[in-house]
Amino acid sequence: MLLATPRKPTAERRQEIADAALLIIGTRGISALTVATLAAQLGLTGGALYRHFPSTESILDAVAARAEALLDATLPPTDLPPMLWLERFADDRTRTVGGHIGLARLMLSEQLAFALSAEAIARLQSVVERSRNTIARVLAAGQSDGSIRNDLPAEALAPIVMGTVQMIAMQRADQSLRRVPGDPMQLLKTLQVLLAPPRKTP
Amino acid sequence: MLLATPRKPTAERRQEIADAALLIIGTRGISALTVATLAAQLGLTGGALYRHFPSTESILDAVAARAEALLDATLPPTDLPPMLWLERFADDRTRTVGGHIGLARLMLSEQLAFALSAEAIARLQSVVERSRNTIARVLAAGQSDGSIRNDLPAEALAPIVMGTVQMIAMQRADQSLRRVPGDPMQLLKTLQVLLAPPRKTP
DNA sequence: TTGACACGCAAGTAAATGTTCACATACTTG
DNA sequence: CAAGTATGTGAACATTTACTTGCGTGTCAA
Repeated sequence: MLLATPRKPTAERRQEIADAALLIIGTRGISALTVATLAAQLGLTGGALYRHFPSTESILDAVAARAEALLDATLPPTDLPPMLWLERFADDRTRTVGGHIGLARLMLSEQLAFALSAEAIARLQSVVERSRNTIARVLAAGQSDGSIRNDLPAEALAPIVMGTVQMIAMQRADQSLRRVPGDPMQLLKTLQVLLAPPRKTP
Repeated sequence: MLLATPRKPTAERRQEIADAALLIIGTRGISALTVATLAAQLGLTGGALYRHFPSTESILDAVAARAEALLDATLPPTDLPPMLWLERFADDRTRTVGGHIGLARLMLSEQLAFALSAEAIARLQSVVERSRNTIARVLAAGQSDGSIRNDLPAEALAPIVMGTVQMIAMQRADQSLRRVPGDPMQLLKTLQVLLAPPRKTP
């Protein structure tokens, strides 16, 4: 018979599979992620997946690794000026999460052990921690050089930054799939004003 | 035979079933919500559920309605002073969401159609919208009476409030199930300082 | 006392899931 | 160009799991 399916080397396929899994998790939920749906998403049959992964659990591990890589890539170099760092981070991260809603769902699943293996959970937890710590460090640096208000501890500001970034990401995700409420980056501008050192009342 | 199971009227059982379903969604994910697990959670058998609901889909509808009721109950009377309103709202909502992690998961699922019926999705969407609108209205009121900074539009501040509240809720949920990072309400204090009118630099 | 109601128990039906395997085809390497 | 290796198909599989129904039994209220 004639194979209409393009064949690809394992290295490439593994990545494709992880991305497809992330897409399914994002659009249909993690409970919809099965051998059948995943294969269909890729235009393959179920058996083909076992050429690249030994089991479905290992696929989920690969998904977690992919998520980790995607999210870590949104942490700009820390030698940037703090305000600019925040701007770049917010833009990169919200763009990434907004484009892969599965990431948001995985980050939430991380809160509790689900279908994910201990290894996968550890991966996702480490990303969150790393993000929060980096943000706090950058905020502290900004407080030192005077670009960020210093009347509040950096550790207290960090979660607010994360919460806002998550909101922007949601808005982005909504925007690319639904109604369009407004400009996501306006939220960032607002956050920047809030973080700026207080100025004399006009 | 002797029935060890306490019998309860349908009205009461329906509520219990919805709460149990919410608990399962929170602790084990929506994919773990089945007739078997739900009945076991209640100390009943699967068939008993059909005395109170015609199908599993209708149970999910009831869950959505319950979630709506729980969340709406966290909106304080709007005639309170704005800053106090925010405080009460943050406390109530984070306590509620922190205690029913299923709520957080439902709110996220709401972003996309899952196992939920169109009716259930509409319910959850309306709660989110109502919350955001109420927050914006309260913020605007605070800007009018001078208790909240007016150098930023209320519509821009509202999502930041929501994001922070969500962060506090997560922290609360984590706290009641895991390690304890810090005091959740410190985040609220921080937010209040950010929202306060800018004061003269010391 | 009687009827409606809540539940247990057991079974049936149906579907879906992860996995394997023999076979076919493409790609690569010598 | 020949041969071996890698990738994919298709069909099964064994198992699990799900939702739903019916009948008997005990309880509670009228």
